[in-house]
Amino acid sequence: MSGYWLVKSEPDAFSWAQQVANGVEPWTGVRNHMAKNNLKAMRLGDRAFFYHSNVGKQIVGIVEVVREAYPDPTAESGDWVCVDLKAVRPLPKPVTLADIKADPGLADLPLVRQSRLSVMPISRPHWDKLCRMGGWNL
DNA sequence: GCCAACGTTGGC
DNA sequence: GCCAACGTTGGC
Repeated sequence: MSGYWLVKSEPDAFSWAQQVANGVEPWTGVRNHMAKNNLKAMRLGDRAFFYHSNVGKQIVGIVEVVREAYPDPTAESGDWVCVDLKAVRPLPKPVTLADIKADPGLADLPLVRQSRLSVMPISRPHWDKLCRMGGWNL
């Protein structure tokens, strides 16, 4: 059984376009314990939505976990981890935060409830729903 | 161990 | 640019 996630990035710092250009990218810089625990729970082949925070505020693409958690080279302390993510494909139609908030069925998404969490799990039903909102017929 | 001060994230 | 949420730091 595979897992589903959502990861956030400010496009000014690291964008979906850069993710696509790079292919595989280490997801570094997470400095929050809850987010770290989520990174450690990711398994090879898990999928994640790539969300642009601040600028855009929308889910723009899907990435796949191609390397499970290992020490984050950008952390001096060695207490933090990162994973490697590979661009899979863009959403035909980005799903905006406004779209998500307008849907009562998505009110309990961590994206809505814990706006500051940068790595969060997504349930299978929510994943499917968001994919449909993104333009895929499942 | 409590809590006020402060810094950061992220939406608006 | 402002502010709410919330994690972290530091004094006691």
